[in-house]
Amino acid sequence: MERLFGSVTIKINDKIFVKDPASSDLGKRIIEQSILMINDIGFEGFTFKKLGLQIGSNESSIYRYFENKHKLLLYLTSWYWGWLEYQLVFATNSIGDTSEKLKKAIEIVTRPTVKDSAFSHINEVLLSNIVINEYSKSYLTKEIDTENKEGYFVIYKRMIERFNEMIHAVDSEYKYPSSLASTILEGSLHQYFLKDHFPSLTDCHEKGDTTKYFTDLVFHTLKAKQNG
Amino acid sequence: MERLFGSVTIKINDKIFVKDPASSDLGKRIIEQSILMINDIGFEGFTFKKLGLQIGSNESSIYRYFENKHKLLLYLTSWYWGWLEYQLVFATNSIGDTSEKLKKAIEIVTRPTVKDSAFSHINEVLLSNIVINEYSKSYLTKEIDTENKEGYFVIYKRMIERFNEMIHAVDSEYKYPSSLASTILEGSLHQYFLKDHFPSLTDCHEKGDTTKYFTDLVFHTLKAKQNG
DNA sequence: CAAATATAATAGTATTACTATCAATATATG
DNA sequence: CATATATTGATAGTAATACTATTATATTTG
Repeated sequence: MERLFGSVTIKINDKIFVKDPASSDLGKRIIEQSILMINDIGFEGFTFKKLGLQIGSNESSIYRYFENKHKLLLYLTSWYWGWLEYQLVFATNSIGDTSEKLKKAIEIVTRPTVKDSAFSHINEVLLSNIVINEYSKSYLTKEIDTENKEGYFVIYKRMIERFNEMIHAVDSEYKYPSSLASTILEGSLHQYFLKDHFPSLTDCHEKGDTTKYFTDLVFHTLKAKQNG
Repeated sequence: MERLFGSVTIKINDKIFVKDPASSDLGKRIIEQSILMINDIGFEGFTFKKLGLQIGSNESSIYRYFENKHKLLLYLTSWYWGWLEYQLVFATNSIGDTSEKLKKAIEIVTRPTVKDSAFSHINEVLLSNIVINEYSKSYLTKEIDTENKEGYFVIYKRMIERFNEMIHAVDSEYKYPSSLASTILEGSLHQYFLKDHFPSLTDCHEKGDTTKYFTDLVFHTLKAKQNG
């Protein structure tokens, strides 16, 4: 993907980390290698001790960046949503027609992830796998309400809000724009999970199917006006 | 809900437990109290030691019923889906019209749960809360593929398959019946979660809204034939 | 070069998620 | 009714996890 200027950074709520991992070499290695490790052995099996071993650093050093692995997961998933949001805005900004805009937006968030060379230490393909397999665990906790208040989920919520608005622009009469927006984002992750582990529970097996499925669902549900 | 004969039991894959908890008094207390505890302190905070304390029994005794708390969660959630499946079949069995049948099915799985007096040691309302908050964790693991092969998710998969068939009966041309079925089941849990913790991400705030949202979504998407 | 800062090494703690052993008790059967 | 058998309870022990604390050693910067 072509960018207008070379250095875009994804801004993460600084309550999520103790020290900004983007600010140092060690921090970047923590992010880079934690993505590889969580993708490999899963979030449950992942520990700071193992990560320290892999990056040739010490457990205690990692604790100076993140309070615990839950916060690290929040960081990674926030980064992913921020990155996706950037692509979403970039790709839809110039589209005037409301239906075309929504169509493009659905495509952006439901298509398979490809590597973005702009962020060298982050493998977006593996990260999107982590989001598919682990994102729910970041909010299905007893701490959800306090963490939500702290703003740990703002980027995700803003994404949903953007869809909400695009849906409203297509059909202002539709009664469930937020629910539909949530269904697209969360449902897309779920369809990718099903494809890999419960293939009989999905019809989205080929590249592009998930996009088609949600596009079909949304545009049958909304009453698009001419030149909305 | 009225039943035809007094004792219906929900059959659970016997690989999930070491000893059938339905077969003894202690087993039933394990189920009863684990529902209260998991609902209360969450699956992460829940341990067999705490449960033993609460039911006045011993940690080691609980291990004679379940290998670990993950298996106990599989048991509880399987029971829930089995219970819901029973209601689904019972309520839709006699409906001839395919659209009416699907409509009823959507209603059954998207409406709020109410207590069923037929199973005295199980609080279905709390259990449905557990399913909303913890079900994903039972399959978002590195063991998913082996556990799926062992048949730990058969009831859930059968539910989706039933929806798949009902959708097909309404519109045999529709290309994504399994995906849509998955979206209804998984999406419904998600809408209930959002209502409690991210209210701005859903429009389903009042009783009946989730049912209306999914009914609207499904019947706009499918082309129902007259007397299908 | 000195002071400040970042990182590494080591040790230690409470809790978790079990396993093993043995005693006590309840239940079944002959 | 006695004995075998199954069930449950109590206690102890282990390896790993999820940290915290302290001190030592680099590295940066003023």
